[in-house]
Amino acid sequence: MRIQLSTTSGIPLYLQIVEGMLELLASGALPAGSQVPSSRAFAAELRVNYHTVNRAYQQLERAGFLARQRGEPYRVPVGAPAQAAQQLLSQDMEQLCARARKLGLDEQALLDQLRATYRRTGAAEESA
Amino acid sequence: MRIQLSTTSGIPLYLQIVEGMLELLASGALPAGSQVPSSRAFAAELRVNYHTVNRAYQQLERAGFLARQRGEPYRVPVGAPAQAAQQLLSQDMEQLCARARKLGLDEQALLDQLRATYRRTGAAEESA
DNA sequence: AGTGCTGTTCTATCGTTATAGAACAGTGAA
DNA sequence: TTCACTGTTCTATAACGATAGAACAGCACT
Repeated sequence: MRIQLSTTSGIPLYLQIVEGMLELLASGALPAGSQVPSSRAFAAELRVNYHTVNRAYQQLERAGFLARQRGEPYRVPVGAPAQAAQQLLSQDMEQLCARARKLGLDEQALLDQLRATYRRTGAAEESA
Repeated sequence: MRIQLSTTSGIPLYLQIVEGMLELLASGALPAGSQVPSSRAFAAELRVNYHTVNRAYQQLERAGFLARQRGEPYRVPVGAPAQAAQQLLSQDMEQLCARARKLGLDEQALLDQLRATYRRTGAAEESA
């Protein structure tokens, strides 16, 4: 249940937690029906205030990635993991395609460069 | 000289301006040696305070994407456009590769899906 | 009933972001 | 010199992000 938080990026912590939770959902670490860590427990793990985690959870609930009943902990609704994976992937892909177009890269150049990046970063991961 | 700013994304305006300036540099709108808009002029165009633009410019100067001499306006140093393009592209590509790995996509699946996204978003742009 | 967990609400404080206006210093051209 | 431009510095205010602690309501278990 690790989420990487940066206090120097300028991005609000609660947004980073939202993003990290989507990654956990998408990666299968939090399957449908499972219970997510409580605000207080997760806050202790992440070394942040539990109000900050709560804010992230409430935003995730509004977006349909978490659900709860009164007095009960947050749970993962059916379909949320797949939806999270879809959202994260298409988000990054559309961002990259828009960037490539602005810089004048055609489809082939984009694919070639992404392949190179995929292999390079993969090699870096193995050595780490 | 258009930069898209969002006041609802939670991302600080001055960081959005930094990002937008990098895009302008990378796209060729601001070639090496050219003069960037003054803090006050650009602020008026973007409908933000000139202190906000100034902050973005100072961060870009620290990163080497802008340079100035006392009493003179900011200019684009040699190499900055290419460096900006490289930084933006590799930033997005590494982000996407990391995401794909976390979600268990292999190289072929990643490339296929990116090709589809590129064509889909391209078609959407033409119709817009 | 009592205990311990859950999320929720409230007040409070501190730092950052964004706004605003005024004033200053350096450059360049009329 | 004078003027208009540049970036810079200063003070000030309002909103937001993050922290903190206390208290409340609902659920489950002993």
